[in-house]
Amino acid sequence: MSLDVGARLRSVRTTFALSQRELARRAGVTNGLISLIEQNRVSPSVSSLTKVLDGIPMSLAEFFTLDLSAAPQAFFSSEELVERGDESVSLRLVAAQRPGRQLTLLHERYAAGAATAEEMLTHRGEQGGVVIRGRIEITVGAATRVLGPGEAYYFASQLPHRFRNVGREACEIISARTPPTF
Amino acid sequence: MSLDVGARLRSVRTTFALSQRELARRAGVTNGLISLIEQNRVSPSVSSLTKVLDGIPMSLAEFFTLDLSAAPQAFFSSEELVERGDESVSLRLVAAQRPGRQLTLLHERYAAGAATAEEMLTHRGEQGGVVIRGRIEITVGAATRVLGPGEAYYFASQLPHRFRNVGREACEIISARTPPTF
DNA sequence: CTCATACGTTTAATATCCTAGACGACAAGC
DNA sequence: GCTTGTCGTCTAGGATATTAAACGTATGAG
Repeated sequence: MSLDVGARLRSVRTTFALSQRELARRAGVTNGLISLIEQNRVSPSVSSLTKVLDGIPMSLAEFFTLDLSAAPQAFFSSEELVERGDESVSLRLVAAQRPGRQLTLLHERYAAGAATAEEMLTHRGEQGGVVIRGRIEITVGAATRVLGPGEAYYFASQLPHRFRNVGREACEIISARTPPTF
Repeated sequence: MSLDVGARLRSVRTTFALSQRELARRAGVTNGLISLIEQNRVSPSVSSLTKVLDGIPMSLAEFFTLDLSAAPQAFFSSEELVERGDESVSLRLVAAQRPGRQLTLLHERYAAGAATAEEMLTHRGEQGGVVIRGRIEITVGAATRVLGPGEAYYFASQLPHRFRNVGREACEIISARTPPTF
């Protein structure tokens, strides 16, 4: 972890769109102190750093746990979405699987007649989704059901499951799942 | 969080079966300083606390994260208020928040001109979503962007954020987030 | 242009931290 | 008893953090 408390504070402050003076006002310290800390010209006492972080607000634990290297992208246009799959089944990854990510968000598209696989899938984690267009037949364990727009599902991924588009038009689903933890 | 850095340090030091002098020797500080810190008669600078913890050894993040089991969920009230929904903003809970659930899946609908709140929201976890209809202005930290159908977002919920429908028609989003139980 | 406001930085004076060293208390060994 | 050792605590003084107020720059309004 970076010992650079100054850069860390500056990063946090600017991320929260605060000026040195505004943060100083909220924290009950002077703007000069914040300037000095951010330049690493002083090493703040825990008490003063606590006051500063209270103005954000953020705990010491969060502050020191922060991963500065991760400058995460927050917005994704259609072109930026990673696309996988073939003609029949495509998955657009909203947030690509990265270490630290706790969610995987997908925009799934099933062509007419398409299915995930012949056999049933089973893996760890949980998943859910909402149908936004078309109709899809979902089998989870012993149960099978056809869902239309606005309808949703949620189940533990270790239950054997399969998706199949039984309609005539393409089916689109927005889904989310927990990352594969092994 | 417990501001009692002194008790925290004493607890850690005794857990590692170190005397004040022995820890001071390893850390390159004086035993008197450790005594004063443990009595909360001074608030150590980050630099000296770092030196002390290096003698254990332990990182600042670990030190401040220690035994925070009593972490209250205080920050989630505003979020829960929004979740009830009114005329302008409605959230359909696809997967209700239950113990054990790892995902919360939402179908959000913002009427024209609707917004989550005046102030920015900030809480733990991560969240992402895909716009399926309309246009929405999303502010995350210092960045603001308008997203349309097919576009997406993903960010750590701790960053201050706000959603606002700046268009004329209703906007719908499928979103997922990690549970606020942390 | 001039004024006003906001930004981050710097400086002199003050408050606080930190060190070096001494203190009393307790225990073990001779 | 007297030593020898280690424990945590305390105090004076030098080192450092922090304040209050000024500085220089940039930007927008009249």
